[in-house]
Amino acid sequence: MIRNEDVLGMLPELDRALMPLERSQVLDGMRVRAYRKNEQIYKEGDSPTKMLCLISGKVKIYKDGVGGRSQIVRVINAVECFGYRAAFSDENYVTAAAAFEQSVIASIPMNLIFQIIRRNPQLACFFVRRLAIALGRSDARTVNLTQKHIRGRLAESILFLKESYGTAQDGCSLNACLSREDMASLSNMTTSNAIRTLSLFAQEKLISLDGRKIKILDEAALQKISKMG
Amino acid sequence: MIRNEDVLGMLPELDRALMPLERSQVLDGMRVRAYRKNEQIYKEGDSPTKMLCLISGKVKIYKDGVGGRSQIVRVINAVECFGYRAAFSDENYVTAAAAFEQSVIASIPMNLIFQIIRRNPQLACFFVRRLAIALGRSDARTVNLTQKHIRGRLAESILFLKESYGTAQDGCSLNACLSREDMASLSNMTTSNAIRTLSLFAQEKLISLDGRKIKILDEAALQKISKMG
DNA sequence: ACCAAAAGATGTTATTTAACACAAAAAAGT
DNA sequence: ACTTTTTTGTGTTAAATAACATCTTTTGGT
Repeated sequence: MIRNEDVLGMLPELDRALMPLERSQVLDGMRVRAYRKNEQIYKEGDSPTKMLCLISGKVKIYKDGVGGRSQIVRVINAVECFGYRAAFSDENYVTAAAAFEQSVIASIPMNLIFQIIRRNPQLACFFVRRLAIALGRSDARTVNLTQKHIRGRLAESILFLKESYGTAQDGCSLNACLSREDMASLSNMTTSNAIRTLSLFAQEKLISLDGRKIKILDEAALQKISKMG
Repeated sequence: MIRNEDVLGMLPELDRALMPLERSQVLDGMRVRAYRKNEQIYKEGDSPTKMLCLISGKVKIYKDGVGGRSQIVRVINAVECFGYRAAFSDENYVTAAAAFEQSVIASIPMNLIFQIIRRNPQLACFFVRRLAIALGRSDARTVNLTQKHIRGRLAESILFLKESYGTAQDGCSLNACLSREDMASLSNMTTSNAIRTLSLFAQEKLISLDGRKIKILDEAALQKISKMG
């Protein structure tokens, strides 16, 4: 069982920003719960009353678009905060979040965050920085998903997963094991095309496949395919 | 000629956040200059040393993607700050900015902003809010541009321009007069298809065209087309 | 006022990708 | 262990859109 104290220890950037009183308020308001694989954490339209911190596991942030087709806009890796954007812009969630795999998530009331942030510029700067990074990535993603062809988008997604979740000790087996459907919503294509293109990449010895496990065999070639579009 | 003092008056949200000393530092460091139509303000890779405030005119933030194809990721309307994201995430610009039309832009050194923000949570919260809004829009844009078909994307862009820049007194002539090429990079399509689809919309009496001037005739129908994809 | 260059318009073709159909394999429930 | 459901894999067809070619109109420069 994880204690609230431990959670803050895993978030040094956040922890350092807090004054002793604020810290104890945060510890006091914090709740921790586990989510099963594929369980939804919040959905579009929900009111963002809590900020979330992924303690362990993997999470996707996605939007259900035209015809229920789902598009993953961002992925979260432990230990990282998420689910605070909508609260700061005073909207309901415009995205949904779900666990790729069994995950443990801490939550802190946004009320408390608002209260602290009003007097604590360090905490505010923490969010400025996180949001600025996310916005840059989102803009890059917009262009990648719209301008690249299928092969480019899939290559990009594979590299994106490596960057986001890293690899096993061998340095090439992706830690993230997504379903073909999730690979498709990450790459903006149909599931059929994700399956087909993954097979092609495997045939071309760019990757190897073992169920959902993806091993990168020729990263330079993937980079090139991703870059060329 | 505009005085620095006037600029702050046009940015009440920013102005209110500043203490008297900070305010005078900002006024002192502020520079104002005019940009010609289509002039570039910054480009990808530039170092973000200044925050910018659009005093008058219209600005596009865009990325040059695969094969030099340009994609507008966001548009700026007067009076609004921009060009600060990259500085906050400690990167060089990953986008470029250019003036749609003759524009006047004030700049404030980011150094100064960093210095103030360290002690002034109100200013930090100003940026948190702006970034949170921009990130929500960017995520929505990703899905709109990737999942909708040409007609849906163009309808969406027309409504987006209305929302961003408003209309003339008649309530339906868009204030923004973009080239067909800009309409295309806003809607993620080729210039030919932007021209063609605009003509179709005009034939269908959804809009009327007079050179670059777009008049919305049937907003409900555009909403529907945009929503259906 | 003239010329050159850029922007706008339109038709045709080729390519890309989604949609569909179906089969095999794997996973989950009973 | 069996059935049902979900996921994965593959081929085919149809639709959407980019690419290209050509022409006209407009704009900007001198």
